[in-house]
Amino acid sequence: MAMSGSSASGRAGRPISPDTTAAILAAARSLVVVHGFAAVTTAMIAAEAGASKQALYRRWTTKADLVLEAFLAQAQAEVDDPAAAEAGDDRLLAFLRRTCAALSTSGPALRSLMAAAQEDDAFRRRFHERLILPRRAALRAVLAEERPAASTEALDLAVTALFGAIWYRLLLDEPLDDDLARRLTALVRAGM
Amino acid sequence: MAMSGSSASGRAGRPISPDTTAAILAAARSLVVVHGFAAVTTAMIAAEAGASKQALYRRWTTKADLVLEAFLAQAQAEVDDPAAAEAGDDRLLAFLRRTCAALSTSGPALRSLMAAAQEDDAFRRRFHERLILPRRAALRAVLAEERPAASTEALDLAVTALFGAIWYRLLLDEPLDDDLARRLTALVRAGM
Amino acid sequence: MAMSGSSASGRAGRPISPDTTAAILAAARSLVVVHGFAAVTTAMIAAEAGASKQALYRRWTTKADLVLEAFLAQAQAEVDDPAAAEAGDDRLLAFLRRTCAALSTSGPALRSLMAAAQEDDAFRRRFHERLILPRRAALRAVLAEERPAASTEALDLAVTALFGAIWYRLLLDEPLDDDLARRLTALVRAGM
Amino acid sequence: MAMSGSSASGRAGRPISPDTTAAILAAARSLVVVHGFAAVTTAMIAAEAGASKQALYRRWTTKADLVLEAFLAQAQAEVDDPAAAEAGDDRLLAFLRRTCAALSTSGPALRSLMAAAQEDDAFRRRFHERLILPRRAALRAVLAEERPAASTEALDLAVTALFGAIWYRLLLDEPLDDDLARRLTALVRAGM
DNA sequence: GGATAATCGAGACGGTACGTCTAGTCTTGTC
DNA sequence: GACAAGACTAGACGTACCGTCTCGATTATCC
Repeated sequence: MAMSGSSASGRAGRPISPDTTAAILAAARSLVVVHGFAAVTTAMIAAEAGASKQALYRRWTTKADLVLEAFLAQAQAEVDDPAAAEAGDDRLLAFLRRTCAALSTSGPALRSLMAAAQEDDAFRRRFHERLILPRRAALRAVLAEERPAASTEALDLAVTALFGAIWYRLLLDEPLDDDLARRLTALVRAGM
Repeated sequence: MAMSGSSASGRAGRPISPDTTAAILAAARSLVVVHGFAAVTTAMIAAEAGASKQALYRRWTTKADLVLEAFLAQAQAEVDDPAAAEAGDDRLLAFLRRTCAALSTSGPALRSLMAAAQEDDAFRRRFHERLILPRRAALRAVLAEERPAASTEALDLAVTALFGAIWYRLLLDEPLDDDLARRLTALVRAGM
Repeated sequence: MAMSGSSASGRAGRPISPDTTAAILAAARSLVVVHGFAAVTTAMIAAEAGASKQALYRRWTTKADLVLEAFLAQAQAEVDDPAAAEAGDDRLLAFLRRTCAALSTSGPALRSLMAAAQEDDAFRRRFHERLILPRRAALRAVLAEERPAASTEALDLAVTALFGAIWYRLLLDEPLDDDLARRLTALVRAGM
Repeated sequence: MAMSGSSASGRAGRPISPDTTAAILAAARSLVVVHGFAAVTTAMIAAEAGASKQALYRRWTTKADLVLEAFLAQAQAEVDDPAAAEAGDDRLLAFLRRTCAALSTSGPALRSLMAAAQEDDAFRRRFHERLILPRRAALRAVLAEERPAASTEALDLAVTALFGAIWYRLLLDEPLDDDLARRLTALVRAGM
């Protein structure tokens, strides 16, 4: 074992407390789920987390940035279910169904984040990079498995059509049910 | 002849001035195009129009409501081009192309309106009714002409996939070019 | 009478409400008397007055500026007692006694204002002009009546010694009793 | 050098470093002279001294307390000049002149400390004990030498009038020149 | 034409969130 | 246990802007 002293961080001073970070994220999550993004203030999050506002702004640049991270892990975990890799299943359909199901809880928060992304370029880039692109890659992988011969462009177009339709209905408060997932699957499969 | 003046209204008092209405709409349009929705305040719109804030709120319930109307006519006119009904054309493709083209100017404003719809239920309903549904009906008509035998559900699904993909790319600041229009057209045609 | 139209004010728009002004001043006065200057926040004053913080900042540039005005009228009235002009009295002694007596209530606030004047040049000038100079003029008048032959410099020096001593004891939390007033009177009279 | 244990103190652990203490005091002095008390933060002092904030608060209870000590020695030394004890001089006048002269550099800091004393009782007591009382005793000694027969009350009153006038002018940003010192001397001598 | 009523521009109003700032404390790892 | 570094809580600050209300003036209909 090398590395005499000096842990990973290397930086001097009191390190950022993971407990505080976790408490803030949990507070943000629960408050936004209950009251909605716009009704939750940074002061409320800080109070609920037993933290100061400064602790928030030391970690994230803006309220939207914080809430994005608060919902990231959750959003991913609910869709990329490990148990979903069962052979023989219709993996594409299952993916879309889980996506729609996950949106019943985190949907309102994601709508607000998409809204925030419209007025703040810096946040839009983070939102794109940390939420949109990973989700897109996950769906692409499912599609690529199903259609090994499909071109890059064809896969991208299918992803755009599928997520586009889902976001469109989410943002317009129209139902995201299993039927939609089934029909979208059929449409895209036929179109590829 | 009696009935000295008395136009249709019948109400006493000074009537709403159409000039003021037009000035407000024009001011809102130009300011939002230049600075973006969030950076424009109701006070700025009033000042630019030479009007008072009260004049705005006498006509519309919220800033979003006003900006919605400011962009409605423009949005429709640019897409539903009368000269577009030339026989023999690929009308679906032309419709999508004009839609994408129109979004290069009014796109930012529409993004902001979609954002506003996420935090305000009352506005979301107006937005749905006055912008989303008419556009949807227009696209549906084009599709129905092309596929007279298609079922209602099939048409709706195609509309959702097409507008969904376009909104998705618009909201994420990804390019809306002719190529996208062509590929989407192909995908949906194959999938119906 | 001339004056075609246009009443006195001339300015358009809703005028500043004297009621709101009065409510803010009263709230500031009572809160500062009870809790002390430092413990009172602008938000507390606004809430107590049933006003918004913006209403405060529209009228005064800073918390100290507001509290200064809140204590001005009171400070003057308590000292420049109309009944004090009784002939035959020792007017100088009476003036100093009333000054000391008035400081038992408004003293803490004035100490805080003097403190605020140390860190804010703009406020120091206002404090000087609106509180210090008027008080100085009042004391000077009393002295001038007693010593009609005294030179300007002699009067100014006496005023400085008298108010200097009183402020010095006030700021250091030392008692301001009748005895002090009597002794100061004697010292200055002998010294002129 | 050996000397395992420590010298006199007896306490275990690393002793407080006098170098750090001196560096902090010097940093506080120079920063406050340049930027003023309010504009200097504890973090700035620590950084300038190459110390940590904890090193400050290990030695003094508050920022004001630290700055008080930073200016104490200087303030005393400048006034209680050993060379001033020359016989035959007007010692009272010389004392007041040196006092006024010293305030041209340390005056702003002392004003801020007097201000801090208004909002913090604990500090006001320290300020009184460590700065005000010693100065008062020094002036009293000069007066007592001049007037051996004067009563305690008379001496105290003269001190109050002299320092009162000086502080009054200092706090109100009015000039503290030799002329003032001369006139005050005359006033008090005549009044005793 | 005189009374009534609603509009007009201007701008103050209450309410409320934001992000910043600082004081003084606590927690690291090092010496 | 002091040290430098820096995260921590607590909470005030001043700004911003929404949608409403008030003011005096104007412009219409109704009688």
